[in-house]
Amino acid sequence: MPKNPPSSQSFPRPFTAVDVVIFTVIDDQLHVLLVKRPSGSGEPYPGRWALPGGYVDIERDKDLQACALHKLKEKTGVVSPYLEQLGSWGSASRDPRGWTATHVYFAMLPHTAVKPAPGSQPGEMGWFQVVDDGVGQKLAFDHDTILASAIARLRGKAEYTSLPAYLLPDTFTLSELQHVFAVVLGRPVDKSGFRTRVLSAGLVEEADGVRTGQSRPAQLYRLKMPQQPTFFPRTFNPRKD
Amino acid sequence: MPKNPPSSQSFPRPFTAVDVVIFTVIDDQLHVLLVKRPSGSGEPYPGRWALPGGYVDIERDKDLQACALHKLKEKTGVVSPYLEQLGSWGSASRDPRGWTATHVYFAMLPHTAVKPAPGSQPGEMGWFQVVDDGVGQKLAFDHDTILASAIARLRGKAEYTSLPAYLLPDTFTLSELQHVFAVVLGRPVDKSGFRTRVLSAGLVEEADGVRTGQSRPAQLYRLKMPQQPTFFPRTFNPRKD
DNA sequence: TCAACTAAGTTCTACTGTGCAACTAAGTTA
DNA sequence: TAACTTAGTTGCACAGTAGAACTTAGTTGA
Repeated sequence: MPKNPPSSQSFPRPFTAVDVVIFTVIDDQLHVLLVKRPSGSGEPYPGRWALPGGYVDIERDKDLQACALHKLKEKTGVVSPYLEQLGSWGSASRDPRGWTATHVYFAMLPHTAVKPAPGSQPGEMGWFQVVDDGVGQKLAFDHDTILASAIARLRGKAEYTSLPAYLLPDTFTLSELQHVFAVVLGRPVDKSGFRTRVLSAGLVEEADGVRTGQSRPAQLYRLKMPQQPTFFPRTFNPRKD
Repeated sequence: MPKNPPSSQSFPRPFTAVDVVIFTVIDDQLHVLLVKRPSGSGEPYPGRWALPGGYVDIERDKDLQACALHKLKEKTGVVSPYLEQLGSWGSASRDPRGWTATHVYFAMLPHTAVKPAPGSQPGEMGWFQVVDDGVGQKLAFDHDTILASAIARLRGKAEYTSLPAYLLPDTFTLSELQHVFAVVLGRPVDKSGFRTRVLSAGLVEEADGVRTGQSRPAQLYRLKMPQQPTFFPRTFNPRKD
């Protein structure tokens, strides 16, 4: 640790940034929000897609989470999403402008909650389908690595927590919940086992009303404790491959 | 995100630090390594105990993990421990010297691997027993919160991963492995269930030799994949409370 | 009007990994 | 050599899930 001459701390400091990996489900597929890098001179990775984020503003942002929430609201209009820390990436080489550390957050939204950002150009921002461990193209900075890490975290936690539930609106049917797990996991989920798993864990409670459609109406439910995900006592464990 | 005038980036930057929560087991109890804050003028929290860490040195540290490893080696002499990111804490108020973000790592060591740091005064550094969610005293900065988070992570992951295994030396008996789980979890662990859990997960392989003592010799084992913890298909689920 | 269709929700059986208790095995100690 | 101690095994119970088949409750179309 560099010794600090009293009251100075004048040694060089890295840049501090915050990025947000924002997941949603569109047309039964997992998607992630990306923004296009500006193409001004001196800008790194001009025109490339990147995770939404930017430098911490020490005047505006009182802490890292506030900074992440600000960026999320700026891009999606969403004010109270599910948000957790993913990790941080910092090195001398990841940004040509200098030693930079970014604090990465991880958000999950129902697509219905997203309002297109006012004053932003179409084409500057977009939802990209998640395929395997990325979006099928190289991103700016080390954002491929970060995105892959976020996808792995989401899929991993879907095996033993209720995390994918945050991709749904406030009320939903158990079939919809089952379906969003299947979308995240990339494989079918058994109906009967899933229902007892969810109900006996106390994850949800009945909401008023039913979802009507082409067949038997389905009971609506809501999360009993929306603040934090529920842990199941076992992972999924399908017999066949 | 503050607009960067091309080639300048002259806006104020937060401080960037790295701290390390280092766990070990001493005398059948979980311990954490703390260092005493210096008492020079201008130093925050003089004389208080804190997590080992310090500012990132952009000349010396090529990335965050290298910085964490450097601090770990500096304090313990250990060069290849189990190390994972815990999270990051950053705000305007957590350090009186200014807006600071710290990247916190989480290390686990066998106590036998620790060499007292050369050139450090005794009393400047110490192993503190973990009781409940801390060490029984207030620490510098927000290090109480960080430590509590690290303890929760360790105990939580001990329920469904092999994480506590990193508190043991390279070879160990299954009884020693069971015991270190019991120490971390703070409750007894069943022998038979634990053995089948560990063996059928392929966590360990037989090593040469046995541990002899006052009774029947015990087979030595080593981790089959020391690089990363193993996930078990279920959490522990003892019947009685 | 009602048979066909569809998706919701239930029931039954099997199976896996674990908890628990009792047991056997292999060494040391008095 | 009997008593003691800890390693390691065995047998049974049990909870939570997987899978398939079933019932229920609505819509749709001839």
